[in-house]
Amino acid sequence: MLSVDMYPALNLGPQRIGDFYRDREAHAHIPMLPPACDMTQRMPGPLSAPSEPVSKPQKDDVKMDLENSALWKHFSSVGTEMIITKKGRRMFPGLRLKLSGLNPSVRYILLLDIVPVDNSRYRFQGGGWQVVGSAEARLPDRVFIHPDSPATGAHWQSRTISFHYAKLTNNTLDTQGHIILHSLHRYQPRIHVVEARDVLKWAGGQRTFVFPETQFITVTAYQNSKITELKINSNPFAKGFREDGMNSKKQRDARQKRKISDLTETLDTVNCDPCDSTELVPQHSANPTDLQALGLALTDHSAGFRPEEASYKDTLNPEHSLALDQAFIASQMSDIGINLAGGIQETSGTSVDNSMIERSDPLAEPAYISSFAAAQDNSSNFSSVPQPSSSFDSLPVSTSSDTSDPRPSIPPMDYPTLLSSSPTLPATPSLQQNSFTFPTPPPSDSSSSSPQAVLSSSSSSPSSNPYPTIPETVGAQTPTPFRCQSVTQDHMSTHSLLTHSNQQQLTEPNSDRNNAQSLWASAAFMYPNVQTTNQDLFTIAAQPLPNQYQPAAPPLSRPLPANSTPTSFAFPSVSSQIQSLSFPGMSPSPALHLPNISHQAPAPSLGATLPHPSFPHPSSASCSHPHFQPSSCLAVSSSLQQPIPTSAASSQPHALPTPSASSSSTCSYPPVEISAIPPTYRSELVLHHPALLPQLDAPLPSSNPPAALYPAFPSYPLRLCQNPHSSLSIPFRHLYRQHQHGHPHPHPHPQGSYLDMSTRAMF
DNA sequence: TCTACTGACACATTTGAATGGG
DNA sequence: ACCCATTCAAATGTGTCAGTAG
Repeated sequence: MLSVDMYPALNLGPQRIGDFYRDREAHAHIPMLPPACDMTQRMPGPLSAPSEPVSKPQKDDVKMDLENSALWKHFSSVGTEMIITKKGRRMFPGLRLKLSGLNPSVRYILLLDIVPVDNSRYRFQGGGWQVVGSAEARLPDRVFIHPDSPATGAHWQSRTISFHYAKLTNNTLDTQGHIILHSLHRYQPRIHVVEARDVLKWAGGQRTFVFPETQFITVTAYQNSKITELKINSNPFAKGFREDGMNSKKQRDARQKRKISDLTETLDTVNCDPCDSTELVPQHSANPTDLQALGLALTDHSAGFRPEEASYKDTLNPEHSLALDQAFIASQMSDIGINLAGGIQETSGTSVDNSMIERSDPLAEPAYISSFAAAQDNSSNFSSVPQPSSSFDSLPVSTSSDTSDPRPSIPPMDYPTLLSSSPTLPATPSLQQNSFTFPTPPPSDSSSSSPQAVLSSSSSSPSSNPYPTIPETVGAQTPTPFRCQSVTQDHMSTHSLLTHSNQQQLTEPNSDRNNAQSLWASAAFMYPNVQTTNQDLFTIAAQPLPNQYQPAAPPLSRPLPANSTPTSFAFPSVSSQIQSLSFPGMSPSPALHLPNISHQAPAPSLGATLPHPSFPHPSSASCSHPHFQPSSCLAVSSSLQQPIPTSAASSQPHALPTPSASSSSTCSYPPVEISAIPPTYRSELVLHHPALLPQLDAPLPSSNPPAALYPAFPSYPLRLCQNPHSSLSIPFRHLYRQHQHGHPHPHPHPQGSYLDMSTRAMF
């Protein structure tokens, strides 16, 4: 609610960040380009982009680290897959972040959105992912707002930030605010840090952080068995499926056998056939354990049938279990070319299980220490392809012994080293190889009374805390008084902000791309024809009071494209105070009309705005091993996120590697195509929380932004919907901004029904 | 027939209420 | 009466698998 207006700013449009990869130091992403490494010097085109106050990047030192970068890279080395279900599925690994450089006294909002990496649909074939066609029409973008938002910089910096509550769904009609994605598509999560001074006012810039290693392909069922194994061994919720779990393959087989045996016995009893039951009945009927053993024997040919072993297996002590896990994990790691030996040895004598499994947290991924340096082959599942020359030739380039998959189109893990290959990225020390360790959980974590908090973990004591920081982020609802106020004020500010932002956006000529070389934007690459303009979207200060709405600003110089893509934003939680708020007299389903929120321009000519496909691919060498790919974070000031000039793009290797280039990398995914994201991007902005509805809706002054402000561009009514799941432990406020195709005002009342989401017939 | 998706299933974890002891 | 620890059950998060639809 804080500022719906800011949302548009987030709608940067698809960015070709998939192949971006910027090395960084082990513990420090370099979200924001160091002042010393002024990208502008490397960015083609005008360097004066940030000259304008509104878009002027803040030269603060906001940094965001991906705490569980190592885990992400492990998955990425195999090809991260994310299950999406109709009801919504959490991401694993989750995004665990550390923020620094924020103004402790200023409030910030953290947002998560997930954008397509390319315009392709994938299929898992021959042990790798291949492009099998073009992507489906992009679904409405939804943004997940961290439950703590807004919170002060001190708050964000004092703990690990987790977005584990975010869920992914393939239900295009999802009404729970989950992030809607297409199956078998490749996506890239983005984290936005939006300054919300005075709760309602956008007083600063927006920072967008992208961690290439967090790319993933959505699936409804795991395709790559290695991913399954990694998940089982990393996610506590899947513990039951581990080797020693009761739901393991062996155990399941045993149960299956047992069932068969029972059935057989029954049949035998009924049939009175002594011949068939004589040997079987005594074993399984007498002792279930024996049955399991039988099952194990049947499934494990190498072991043979040993009832005592079976029972022992069932009662494995922790140490034994750990040993098994270690062996298992080691085998798995070897499969993916990751040498866990170091990590295992570092786990305080416990085992990988401790570091990688036991400490794993559904919310907080295991903070095992991995050394990518030891990685031998990250592309086990993918055929190795000729490694293009790169600045990292000297580095151990994975020549992937696993060439079983000849498909060149299935590149192994590829995190294009932005720095290495991109002239625009400064070659910082971060390029150096590094071991990935996890920041020690903030004191606040340990202070938490929750079990997880008690089990604080750190790189130094990985096994001590399975749930290091979750309590912080999860439990920290941090309901803030402001929210109540925001409820009463936001609608106004929001509207005005939106208006303003839109105007700002609209007023920005395409020529703004020339400013793409801004310091902050250097790392960000707008998707095709993204005319963004995000820079100004957040610059409009909301009026403190609803009634104080003031027309924004500058009239639109040009209309937004009708097919621009609105972005939806989900408000994860609302303080209990707000939830309890009642707004008598408010319409049950008010909607806030947010004209022209969408700022995303269509991508008619991707080639024009996107880096040319043929541009040099980042050094494969650096990409071949996660080890050489420090968890990079692409930080971009929203205000500066602009499309990269064609010329610039073409010269930006890191922006969009060519398929061939990708194939040469270790990316688990096929090369990202430089195709444009379907111009049909649609965003929704729906406010779920009931408490917010009235506020957003009602007060909207009839004198909303003059129609003139939104000339030929259809408006995107903000549809407010009462959260059907207000009982959730963490109330979610979801904002969806729905784009009305060619129908600026499909409803007599600007406030449409939330159910109108179904109107997205275009999908 | 193949591929992708769905829902039921079993297991593990998390969470909060209930209970009992100090 | 209060606090704390333990126990229990429900809710939730997992991957698996059989069935289904296109």
